[in-house]
Amino acid sequence: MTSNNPPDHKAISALRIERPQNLRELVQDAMREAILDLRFAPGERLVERTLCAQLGVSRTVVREVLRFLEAEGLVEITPTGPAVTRIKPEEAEQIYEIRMLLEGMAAAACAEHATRADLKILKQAIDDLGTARDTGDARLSMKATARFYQHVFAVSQKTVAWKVVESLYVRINTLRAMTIRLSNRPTISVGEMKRIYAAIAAGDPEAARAAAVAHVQEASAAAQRTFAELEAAAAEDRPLTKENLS
Amino acid sequence: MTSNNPPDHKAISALRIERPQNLRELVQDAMREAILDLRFAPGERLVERTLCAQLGVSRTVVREVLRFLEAEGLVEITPTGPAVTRIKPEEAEQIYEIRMLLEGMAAAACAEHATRADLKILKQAIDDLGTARDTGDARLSMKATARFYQHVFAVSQKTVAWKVVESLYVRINTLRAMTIRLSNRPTISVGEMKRIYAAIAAGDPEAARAAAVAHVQEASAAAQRTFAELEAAAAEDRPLTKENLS
DNA sequence: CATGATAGTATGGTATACCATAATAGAACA
DNA sequence: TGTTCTATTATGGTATACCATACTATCATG
Repeated sequence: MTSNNPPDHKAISALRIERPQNLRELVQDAMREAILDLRFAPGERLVERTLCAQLGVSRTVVREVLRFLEAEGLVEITPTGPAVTRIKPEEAEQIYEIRMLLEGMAAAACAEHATRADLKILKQAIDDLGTARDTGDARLSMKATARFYQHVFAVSQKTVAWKVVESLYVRINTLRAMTIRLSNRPTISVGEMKRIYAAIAAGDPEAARAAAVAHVQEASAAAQRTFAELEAAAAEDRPLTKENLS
Repeated sequence: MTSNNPPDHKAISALRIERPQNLRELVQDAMREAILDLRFAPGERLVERTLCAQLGVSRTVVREVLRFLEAEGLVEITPTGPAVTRIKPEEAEQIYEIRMLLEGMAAAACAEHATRADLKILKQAIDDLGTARDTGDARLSMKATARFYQHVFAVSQKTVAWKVVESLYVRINTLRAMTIRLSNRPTISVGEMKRIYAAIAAGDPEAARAAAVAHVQEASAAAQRTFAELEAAAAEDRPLTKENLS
């Protein structure tokens, strides 16, 4: 019963063992999430030994993670040590500008290439976004949005651009979280996302691009409003910190 | 002789002490340069203890640097450990596509905002590029080019986009270095760079954008040729490694 | 009260030790 | 000769120790 056929590569892939995440990976995920959730405020010092105690790991792991987050732009090294990056208005504006270019490009390409199966996945993400919006669940809104865009970039085969956009997202996500805290105002417009989806479904690249750009423009305007509110608060001598954000 | 004037902030800034680079920073620079110079080939395993011996530092420093380079995309973690990232043709294509958008945008904005002093700096970089080209010095060519672009992005106040483009550059720089090795063919066209400069100097944003895009398109075509040559070499069962690249 | 000196503590930078797992080499066996 | 087993070495993951410097609190002095 010996067979001369080469091994079935699909069968071998199905047997592939998923390696458990090591401590470094776990801490990386935890730290990124904590920063995005504003559990560490922008500008807050990240003291290694304190993080060790909070996370229950050694300084080695903490330091390696800080290096990674530093390269990602979530953490900056100040003269007194690592701190959560503080995003400036000019930087945020630039980030939205780049997103307009890249998301517009991806939406247009997606409109050209999406299959029925793709549209189904995109629709599901939009529906999930609507549900999350109705229940006021900001975290789920963000996840549904990310899922939508991740798929748009995947369909249009622009994985590198997605990596770039994703890294820009994490840098402005603290700003979005602050917007929500300040105003209890959602930062994701379901209507705009629906317009992007509709243009993609209609196979209209230019409409998809325009809808994606308009959506980012609106997000940019919301961010400017947040900065204005932050400045007003600072001028009243009550800067917003981690404590008074909750 | 006591003065009631507040301290002169400019004078204080002039006294600011420049901190010496720590080991980690030094190793980071050294490793990045070594990767870009093809002293480590794409795909080559980066064994920590070997790097420690070569660099004369402890594993702590090496590991932290690897984390940073990993986040930058220069290093990937394989199941057997860290290795220099191997760039695929589809990725390179996407990188050039993003560069077209971002460099086009920056060139157009630079054409709108450049002062006489800016043009002088840009011209100097172009002249230096010409000199480096004439003397066949590829490293100086790359440096002059980087200086040109860094200033274009600075004038157009797109520092975030420059950070993105810079990180994309380091990922394709190994490809450029390979192109030079394979063909002794320069990858930077002085003529194209001059056209970008001329359009900026003429204050013509659309011409600047078009010239910048054309330049990236030419670089992309050169990269595809390099990949074709790498594939041909592999098909002849003589894959290009660090040894036979020199 | 302001300033300077001193001691103690906190913190980042770096090296080293320990451990688990993977990889390799060599020996034994069919 | 090919396969299996065992011992050894290599390697990454993680913790801990040590050191230099920065920061803070306290005390002494003018």
